[in-house]
Amino acid sequence: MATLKDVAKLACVDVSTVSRALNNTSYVHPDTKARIMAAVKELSYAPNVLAQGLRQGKRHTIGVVIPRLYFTIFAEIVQGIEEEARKRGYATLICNTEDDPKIEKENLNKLRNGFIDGIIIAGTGHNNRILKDILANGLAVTQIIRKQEDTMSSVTVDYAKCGYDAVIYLAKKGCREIGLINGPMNLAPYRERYQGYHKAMTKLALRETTTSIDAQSNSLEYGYHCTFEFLKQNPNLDAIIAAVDTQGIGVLRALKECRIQVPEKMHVMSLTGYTIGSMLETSMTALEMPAREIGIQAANITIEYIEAPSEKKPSVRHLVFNSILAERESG
Amino acid sequence: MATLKDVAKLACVDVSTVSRALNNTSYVHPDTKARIMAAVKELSYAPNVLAQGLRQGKRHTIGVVIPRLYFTIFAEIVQGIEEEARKRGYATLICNTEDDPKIEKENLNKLRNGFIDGIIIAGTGHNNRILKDILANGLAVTQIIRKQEDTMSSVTVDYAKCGYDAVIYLAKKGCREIGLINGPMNLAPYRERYQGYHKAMTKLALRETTTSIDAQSNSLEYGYHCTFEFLKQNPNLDAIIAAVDTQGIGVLRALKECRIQVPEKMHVMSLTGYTIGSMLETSMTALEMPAREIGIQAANITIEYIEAPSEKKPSVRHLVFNSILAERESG
DNA sequence: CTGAAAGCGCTTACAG
DNA sequence: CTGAAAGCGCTTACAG
Repeated sequence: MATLKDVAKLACVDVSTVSRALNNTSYVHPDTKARIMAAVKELSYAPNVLAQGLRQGKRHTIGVVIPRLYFTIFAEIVQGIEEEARKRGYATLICNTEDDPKIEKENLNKLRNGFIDGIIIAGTGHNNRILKDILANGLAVTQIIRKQEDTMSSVTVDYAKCGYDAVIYLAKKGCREIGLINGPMNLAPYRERYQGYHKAMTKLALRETTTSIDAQSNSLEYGYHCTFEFLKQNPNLDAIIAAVDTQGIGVLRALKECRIQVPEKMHVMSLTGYTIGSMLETSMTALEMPAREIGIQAANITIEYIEAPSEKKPSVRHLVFNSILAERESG
Repeated sequence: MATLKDVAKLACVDVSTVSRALNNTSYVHPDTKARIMAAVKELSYAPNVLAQGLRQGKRHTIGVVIPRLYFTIFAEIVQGIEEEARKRGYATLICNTEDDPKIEKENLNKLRNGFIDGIIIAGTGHNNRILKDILANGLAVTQIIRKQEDTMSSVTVDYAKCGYDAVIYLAKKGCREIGLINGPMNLAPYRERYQGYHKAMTKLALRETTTSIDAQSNSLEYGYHCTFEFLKQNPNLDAIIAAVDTQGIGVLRALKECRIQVPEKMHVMSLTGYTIGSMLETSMTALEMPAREIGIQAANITIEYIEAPSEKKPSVRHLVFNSILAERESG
């Protein structure tokens, strides 16, 4: 790999001049510049980002810390982050935590030391102290999907509204016994979905049906098992709301095995729609979140913070998106 | 952030001694070491990886270049890579190319300059010259899923066998008119699947049914549209093989809309099973590939290459996994 | 067993 | 308009 020095030698100038020419950081004589560019081309020189980063105290890299990619909305959000980050000259470093606070802590500690300028995280909530410390050290921290702390910027969705709207929608369809398959209540998205559900059910004076199976909740299997649990618990159930599509797919499978017709005997809807919803054998009614857009905005907020001079960093911002109802066959 | 210098000052030794103590690179007096460790702890010092990388010419980072994460088997493969890389002290940098050779080229050129020690790639095939150049420059390059070049290590699946086995399996079930929904033939996985399909169809003296719709092939929609195309083309069709699960889900949807019963009137199977296969309303028979394992092995091969001394780099290796038949309702 | 010095590849005041 | 020098935070021969 050619270095600045090699280019300088070939162009018969000092390395500092090459640096200036390449970064347009001060006027360089056109002839000199041409010579330099020719040398750059001949040696196919490209700057060493490590050296640049070390020198400038910036690495043009964002760390993305999420529970997992496989079969989650995070895969789509990450693509949005990636896309926007690349446009603005940033690389993206992805870490899966499997929602394990220990793995998350490890990742955070590794990232914070010189790897990155900022972090975008959907966290477990167990490492907020570290995150605040990272922020205090001058790095950018943006929360996505899960807002754990008011003191750090976030991009989320109005989950309570999702839960509320879903109940109202189903009630209008004539449903009276509406179950909610949810997830860990210590995570805002689940807690708030329940709050919305609870509010609507109370308003309509309906009886709640919820589960408390303890398991990896964002999964096909969880939706599947909860359905059987529900049917035992409340034989009159006429609607199931799943927090995420993955669960909803499991629900549809379980209902099929029980020969319960959707939507005739049971309405099903998801509060986190993916593209897959429209392609299922029974296409799924869902509140769809603008996942790619969430990623793009998170990248934007993060990069703006990074690039602001340290004396006037932008203040904390909380962006909240709304989901959009996609009415389909299941509900 | 504390630096080596800060630690050295606090412990009253030279920075070089601190470095040696921390890296166990030569004997340091126990007392000195204790003092150093105390200082490290007090300042919560952690090394700056950029400086380490610059100095050592290593960055303990692997670049992963893939078409996309969302709803593809790559999300699971990447988790395998991530997992293994983290275990061995490597970070992972993920780049989506959307199968666009231009984006791929951009990513490759960015990555090669100091960002990474090695690349794991499922490439478009249009930037093989760059890849070979990267390899020639001493970096590790490992191909996954798509083997484009014999001269670079690879981890793949025996796709031809998948295509062949699927046909034999369906023929045994009594199918005679078997269609194949595939993808771009310039990519090995699709080309070889077709070869296997072709071989089996020829052997059984059956008529081939294939599509040539030009579109983003690895998608729900592609499977959906191809199904309608197939039914027009060959009304006697009694089986559809989809190259990937995503397509297969689209197939099931299309068949449902046409009121064609699966598997009674039409067998459906996928050559790239995901976990979702078992949870569909009509669960899908599939050849499932060990995605996580593929990721782990790719990371292994890459890291071994990186860590080998430059005079004896391991020779090119081609790992080929076999898929496993999961028999379900659809076929 | 430990210190002083050089250097990885850059950028950026400081001169002129 | 351009060069010489310092320095980012480390590691590693070279002495002693």
